[in-house]
Amino acid sequence: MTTTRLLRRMHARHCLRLLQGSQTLSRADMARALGVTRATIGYAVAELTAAGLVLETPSPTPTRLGRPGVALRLNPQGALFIGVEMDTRAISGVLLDLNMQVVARRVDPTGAAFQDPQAMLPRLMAVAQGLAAQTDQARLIGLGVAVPGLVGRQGQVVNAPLLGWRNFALQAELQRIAPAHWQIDVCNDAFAFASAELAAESEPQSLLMVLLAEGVGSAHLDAGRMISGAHGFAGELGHMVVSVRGRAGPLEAMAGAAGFPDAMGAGLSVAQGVASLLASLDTPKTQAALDLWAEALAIGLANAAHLLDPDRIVLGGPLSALYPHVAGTLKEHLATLMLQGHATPSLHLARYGNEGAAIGAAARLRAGMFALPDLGDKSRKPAPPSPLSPDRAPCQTDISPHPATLAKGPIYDQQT
Amino acid sequence: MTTTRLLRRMHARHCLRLLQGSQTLSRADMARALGVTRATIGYAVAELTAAGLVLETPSPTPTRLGRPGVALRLNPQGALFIGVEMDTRAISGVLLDLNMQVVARRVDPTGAAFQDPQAMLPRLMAVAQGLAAQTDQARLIGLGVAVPGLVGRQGQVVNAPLLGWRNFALQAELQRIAPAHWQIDVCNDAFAFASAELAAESEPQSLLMVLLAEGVGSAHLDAGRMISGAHGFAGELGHMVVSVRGRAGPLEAMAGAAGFPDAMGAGLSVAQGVASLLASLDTPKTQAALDLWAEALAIGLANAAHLLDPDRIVLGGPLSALYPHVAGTLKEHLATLMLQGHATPSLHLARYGNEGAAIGAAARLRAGMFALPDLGDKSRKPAPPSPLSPDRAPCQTDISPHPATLAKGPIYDQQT
DNA sequence: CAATTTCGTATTCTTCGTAAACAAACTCGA
DNA sequence: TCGAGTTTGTTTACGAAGAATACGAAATTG
Repeated sequence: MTTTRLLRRMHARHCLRLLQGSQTLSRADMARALGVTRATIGYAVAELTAAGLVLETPSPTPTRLGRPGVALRLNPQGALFIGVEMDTRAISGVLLDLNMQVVARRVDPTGAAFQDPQAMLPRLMAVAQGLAAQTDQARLIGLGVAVPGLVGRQGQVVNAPLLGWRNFALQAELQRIAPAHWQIDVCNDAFAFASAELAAESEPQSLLMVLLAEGVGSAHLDAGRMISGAHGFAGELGHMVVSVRGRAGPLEAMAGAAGFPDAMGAGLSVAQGVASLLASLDTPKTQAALDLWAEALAIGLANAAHLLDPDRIVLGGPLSALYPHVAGTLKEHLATLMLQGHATPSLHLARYGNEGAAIGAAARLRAGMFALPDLGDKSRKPAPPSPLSPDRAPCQTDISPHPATLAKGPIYDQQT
Repeated sequence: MTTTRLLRRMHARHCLRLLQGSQTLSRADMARALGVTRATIGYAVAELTAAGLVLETPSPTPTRLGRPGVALRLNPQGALFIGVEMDTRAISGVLLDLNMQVVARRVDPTGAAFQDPQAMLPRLMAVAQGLAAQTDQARLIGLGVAVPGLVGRQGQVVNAPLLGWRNFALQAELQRIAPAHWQIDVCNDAFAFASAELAAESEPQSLLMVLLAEGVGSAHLDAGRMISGAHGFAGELGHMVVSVRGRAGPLEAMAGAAGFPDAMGAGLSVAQGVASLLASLDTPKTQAALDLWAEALAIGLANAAHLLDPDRIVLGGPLSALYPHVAGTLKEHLATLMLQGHATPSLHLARYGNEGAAIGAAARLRAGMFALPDLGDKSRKPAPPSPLSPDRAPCQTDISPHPATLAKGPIYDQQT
């Protein structure tokens, strides 16, 4: 297989990226942006339209001198992606299109955590198949799954204390039972959340995503690239040891759900606890708890920001609903802690609320459609035939070490 | 300028990378490794030998069946790089070759810190020119400078408290006064140190470099890529707030030179303080100080490791000489703190001792010789003519915010 | 309506990678 | 010792991709 073929592919991908950034462009626009001839773009666009990824729209370009270019845009239905979030209480799936729009949803309320992962597989696939049924199979790229816990580079769940899973090769299992042409990707929920945020921006960002749920997870994008670490375990901000008002411990214990022991009753979901907190906002007790929470969170964020220097910090997860009520305090704490000429990152709420993880899981597959072909990639031996095939799933490789964590229920450890 | 030209260039770079990894390869070896024809490699190698970057060596390949391939290797003298470290007490420069060997050294003992950066420029250039004089000008790629402090993406020194510099556009100044064909790169000293470590490895690593000097700096490589952050300020591990034995504060205050207040007398260099500590290793006082130091450092490292999941942690800087005497304790602490199934990163001393920053500053330029041409790069307009030109300096862009730090001497702030 | 500008495509040319062929250099076995 | 077999590096013919140029189409401007 010739290498020159990759040039075409590269130009096509560049065109897709440009179209993702601006709604509508003419061939000439893209030629100027990429510094190649209009003819070259013509070929690339022809391939993309043939693949159904790009459409010509009648939308007229703003009136200028000369012959108007024909406006091109992404075909939202050109490629579709299923994203599923494995939560403690439900399996929630979305069907995402090329424009990051949710086309369909589907939820299976599992009710409780701690179920054997093997037993959950069919239910996960049922959600995915339900979504897949609503679309053209040929346009369906694959299935992304977000799991709360440590996920290795090959999509194996190394340790998910909230689910009670250990050493479960979820991605491999799914690859086995899913339709062969589906691309499968399993990743950490914070990674997924960050991927959603990244996909929504056209500029490559440097951002820190913090997922405030029962635990505190994080994911970091540097110049638009996910930092995954040697084993894929990067982003365990919750296990950072911090000291707040003399009490030292993991951030999770103070800034996670455990930081509100009174509100988070046994058997209650985090969302319910947050609701009760929001209902009692004017009580001194809640205020005191929120103050402490903000302080702990600020220390954790400042520590991470010194290390990573993000542009923006994005808060997600159920607890992030509390953020608007401590925004002032939190920003103040953060600014105080960030001395040293370090620019203080801005704080935001996650763009996608509850669905962030599911959308992000799908967005990771979507990113593959825009990835430039890696010319040094040795994996091009199978020679992907259609231009509709994404370039490498964003997460791979490596082995899994031994886990050792406290969970509150039965543990399903598949390592024997 | 044609895009197809980039293919040749890419193949050439791939060949260089392969040769960097293994000492000697034949054309056929490289063809197999890259999955292209021997003919293609033949052309690429011809270009590289013409550029003087690759040599045929008489070294016989281990006897095998068939005609033996001619062994190719990098020409160490094919490209040379100057690296300079700006320290509080000296300007130390090295001349580095393609094989990461130091060909020449040159030091200007400035004696004391806090000198006007404008006054230091000629002395820096004198060191560089002295090294440049010892080599073929045409083979000299450029000058890299490592500075202890915050350095922006355009090589501007935003805040270097140890030098008393603020907002000094060092890279721009050097570009103005240095020979036009020199590539100039200014970066943080920890970044430089990490670059040296990276260049010495053939595999892309995920490592955390920690520079233990007066302050505590760090740099992180994820899959072989430097994490620089939004403004280039990533890696301020020293400003992470940690709590050790009930005392909370920035890591720097406990794990930096300030962690040994008794040994680090006024006017003494950190190296001298370390020497006195090493001389009094058997005193209980020193032991207690070392214990506390190890504990503080372990907490900082564990926090960073949870966030970044590095394979290896590499310790450098003068204080790292103390590491062998606390290695056991430190590793133990670290293993204890790294629960959660997170693989505990291994600990190492930096490969290059005192010269690490200078070597690394040069290594950053060297990395440009092996960088794959960015096919999406718009900066290819000037159309680099010779295959000897490196691809993009590793550090660029962005603006500088306001600094605010305590320094012990005069401040030279160029922002007015 | 003519001149001008810009767009998209068609044509021709150059460059590059591949496949196939070939000579060179070496090992192995008779 | 010598020929068969193998591997290497280069050469030649061919196909594929981008660039340069040209050309017709479609709009604005005067």
